[in-house]
Amino acid sequence: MPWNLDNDRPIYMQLMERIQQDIISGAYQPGDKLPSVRDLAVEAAVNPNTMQKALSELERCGLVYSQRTSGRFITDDVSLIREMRARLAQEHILSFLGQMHDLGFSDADTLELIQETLKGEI
Amino acid sequence: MPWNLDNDRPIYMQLMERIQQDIISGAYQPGDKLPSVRDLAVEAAVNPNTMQKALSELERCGLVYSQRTSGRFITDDVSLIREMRARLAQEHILSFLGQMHDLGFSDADTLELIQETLKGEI
DNA sequence: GCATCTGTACTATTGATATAATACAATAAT
DNA sequence: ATTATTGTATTATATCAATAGTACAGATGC
Repeated sequence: MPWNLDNDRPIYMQLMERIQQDIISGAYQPGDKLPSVRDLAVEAAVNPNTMQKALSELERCGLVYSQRTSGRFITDDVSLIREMRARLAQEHILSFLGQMHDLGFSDADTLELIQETLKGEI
Repeated sequence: MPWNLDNDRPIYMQLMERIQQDIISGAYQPGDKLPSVRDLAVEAAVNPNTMQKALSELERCGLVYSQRTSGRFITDDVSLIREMRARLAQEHILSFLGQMHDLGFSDADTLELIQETLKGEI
């Protein structure tokens, strides 16, 4: 699973979002031990410092916590994860509808376009 | 109409996208004369060089063209604008569905969530 | 005990972005 | 004709992101 980083946004943010998604989608389970900073950095083909920054940021959100010498772990707060999932989904929806609106598509237009897209992908 | 720039991505890109949207949504009509680089920079509260870079990039896409001393104009190629609108819409849809999928929502889930969101906003 | 692994901290360097301050040539406006 | 406006180009500076390299303290595994 490649990390698919692009150069348009700070890499540490993309790392954050990627790990956040893995937590929220269940790829990482609550309480799971994360690979070490160094291993994650190798896996993402990124400098350890950059990965360190991403993980520190995730710690500020409460999604992971670190134990000084034994490693980093996913939070056990299941409701935090659930709420974050719902919040992110809402943010994506509103941002998406806003973008489409900026292109001149009404909400009804947008809904129709999505349905067409999904039909064509079966 | 504030330009609503954030610090998470290069400003010149955000300027590009904003102007591109104004062209595609019809706020700027084909053949319209754009304000000067300097005026646009003032309006966006941005350095003239940054605005210049954004406009140069838009020129590479063919959305605007410049006449050395009389100013910059929106392309007259209506079909180019139309195609770009459709392309951007598709890109937004696919990217959005991808993001929702990464959060663990199926296409059906996503469609349902959007409909709920729209219901709640009437 | 000793080597290894952990997170963390620090310095230095490079490249990109944004800004500031000019400058110039060609046209438009007066 | 003169002035103002246009896009464009240049140089310099400051900041941030990313990288490289190194170091240290506290556990863990043997």
